[in-house]
Amino acid sequence: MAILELASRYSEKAPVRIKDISERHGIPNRFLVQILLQLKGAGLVISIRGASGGYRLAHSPKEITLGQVMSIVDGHSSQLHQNSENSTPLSAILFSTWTMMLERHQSQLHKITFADLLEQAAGQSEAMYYI
Amino acid sequence: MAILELASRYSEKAPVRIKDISERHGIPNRFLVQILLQLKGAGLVISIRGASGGYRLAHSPKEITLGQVMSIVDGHSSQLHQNSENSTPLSAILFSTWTMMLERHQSQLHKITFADLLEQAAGQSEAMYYI
DNA sequence: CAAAAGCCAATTAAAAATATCGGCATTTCA
DNA sequence: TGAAATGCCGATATTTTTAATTGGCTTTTG
Repeated sequence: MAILELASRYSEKAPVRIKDISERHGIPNRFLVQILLQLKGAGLVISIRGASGGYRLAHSPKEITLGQVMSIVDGHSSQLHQNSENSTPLSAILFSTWTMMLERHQSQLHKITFADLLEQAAGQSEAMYYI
Repeated sequence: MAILELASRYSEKAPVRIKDISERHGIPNRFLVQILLQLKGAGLVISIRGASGGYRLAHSPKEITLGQVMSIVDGHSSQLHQNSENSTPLSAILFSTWTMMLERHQSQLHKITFADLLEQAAGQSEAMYYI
């Protein structure tokens, strides 16, 4: 949500404050901080400190994908570890199949940019006028 | 794993005991019971009670997919619930996109039967001979 | 220099996944 | 016919993961 919000305000000159995002989407401020720090660590966003500081996307929404964000925020835990004991021939097959499916899913997520999502959002609100 | 094990022994006349599966794959017996009961409830396996009882697949491995099993075992928790409060236009887009991706992934899982997995396992062990 | 931001590390709480327990029910077979 | 080998059931406990909170620091602006 944070990245999507930042993407939607990519053209604004002033950085977006955490408080702003957290209030708008009902996300605890202190929780959002941690997530933004991760995203910043991965180079997806940049921060401006001090009063009138805030966050900003490091690249255009066209260059940031859902897959990127997910792998940053999910990242660590999603590398399921094959336990070398307890591994039977059958479990090995299951494991490799599962891994392949995950990779496919992730590659799909890498095809969706935040520009795509914004475009979709624009389409949605446009559709509203016809009702 | 339980279904895969049952699938691999589909042609055996005698039912497979829980204890057998749990020992072979290092799965706690009492835990496996609960899973098999769910699978039985969904009609995927049948059970034979009493001494020399056990479990058996209710259908051919060709007719059981990974998707089916996952939706039974995962089922309840995977229906992520859109919180009607805290939902902004942007979060609605994210939600619908995420749901779509999940559905795609699940439909992929529905294309993989346990017969496919067994075939793959056969291919694997065959490949071993060449080493 | 005070107010408004963001930064950081540690801890806590809540939720979900995994596992355990006690005791009952059914079937086989010696 | 009764003891052993199973599966059945509901409740509880433990572990892991995810989400949230806390305390206190640093940077920048006006």
